[in-house]
Amino acid sequence: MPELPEVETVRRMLAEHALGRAIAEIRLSGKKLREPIPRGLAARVRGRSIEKARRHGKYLMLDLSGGVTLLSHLGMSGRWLFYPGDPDGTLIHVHVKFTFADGSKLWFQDPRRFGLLRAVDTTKLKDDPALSLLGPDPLASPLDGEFFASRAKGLKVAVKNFLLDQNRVAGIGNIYASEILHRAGVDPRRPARAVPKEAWDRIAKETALVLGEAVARMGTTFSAYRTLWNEPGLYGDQLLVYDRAGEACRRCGTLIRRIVQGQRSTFFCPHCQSRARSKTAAV
DNA sequence: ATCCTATCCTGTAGGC
DNA sequence: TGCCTACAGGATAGGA
Repeated sequence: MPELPEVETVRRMLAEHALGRAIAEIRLSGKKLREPIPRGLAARVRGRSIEKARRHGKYLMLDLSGGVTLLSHLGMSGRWLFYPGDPDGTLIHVHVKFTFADGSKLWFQDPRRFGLLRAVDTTKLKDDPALSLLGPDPLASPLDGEFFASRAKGLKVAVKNFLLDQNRVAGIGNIYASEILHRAGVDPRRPARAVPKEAWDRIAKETALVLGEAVARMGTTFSAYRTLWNEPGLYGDQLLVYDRAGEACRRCGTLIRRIVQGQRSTFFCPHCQSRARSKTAAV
C-alpha cells in the first residue's frame, strides 16, 4: 500500500506533531510482522523522546534521544496512527502501542503483517540490511535520465519491474510505477536496456513530478492507506491509469489495459505508451 | 549478477 | 445469505 508519497506524508505529520514527545509506555501484540518484534524493543525505547523523523524510500526512521532509531516499514497494510487523547472505537490488528508522557498515543496497525519495526543504533543505521542496499531516494536527490540509463544498461528486466526494484531507485511502488510510465509515454513491457535515453529523461522528470504531486495530496488511498490522522490520501483523483482497466485513457480515449508483470498488475494505455511514441532504440 | 517464482498474512469484492 | 476464488500499495529467499 504505502509508497514514497504515503510514507512521506506520515513522516511530515510525525515531524509536526510527535517530535519532543517522550515514550512512557510500550505495548506489543506479540504477533510476528515481517519478522518478530524483539521482546527487548520496549526496554530499548522506553523513556526516550522522538527527536527527528526521517525517510528513505518507503522506510521511516524515528531518531530517539540517546542514539536509538526506530526503523519502520508499512508493508502492504501498515498504518501509523496518532491520537492526542484516547482513540475512538476499537481497532483490531494493532501491534505496537506507544503512549507518550503527556498521554498522547502512537499506534502501529497492520492487518496483513508485512510491516517491519526494528530498534537500531543510530550510528549503525546505514549498515542495517534493510537500508544498506537501497538505491537513492528520488525526492532527496533528484535523478536525471543519465542516472536511469546508466543503471539500466544491459538489463533485460521490463522497465516497470526495474522501477519497482528498491535497490535501483527507492520509493516507487506499483501505483506510481504505472503512473510514471504512462506520463512518460513508455511501454511498461520494454526491457530496461531498450529504453532510449530521451525516454529515461521523461521518466526521471515524471518521477519527480508524480511523487511530488502525490505528496502534496497526502498520498493515494486505494484501500488501506491512511494518514497519521486516519484520513485517506487524495491523489486517487489524479490517477491516469492505475486501476482503470477498460476505461478510456484521459489523453487519447483508448481503453486502458491491465497486464500482469512479476505477479503484479500493470496498467497502461496501448496508444500513448507505444514503442513509436517512446522512440526506437538500438538493441 | 540477473531473473523469476513462491511465500508470508488478512480483508474484501465479485461470481454463483 | 453463504461459499469460493481472485486480488490487494511489499519484500525476500531460493533456484535457474
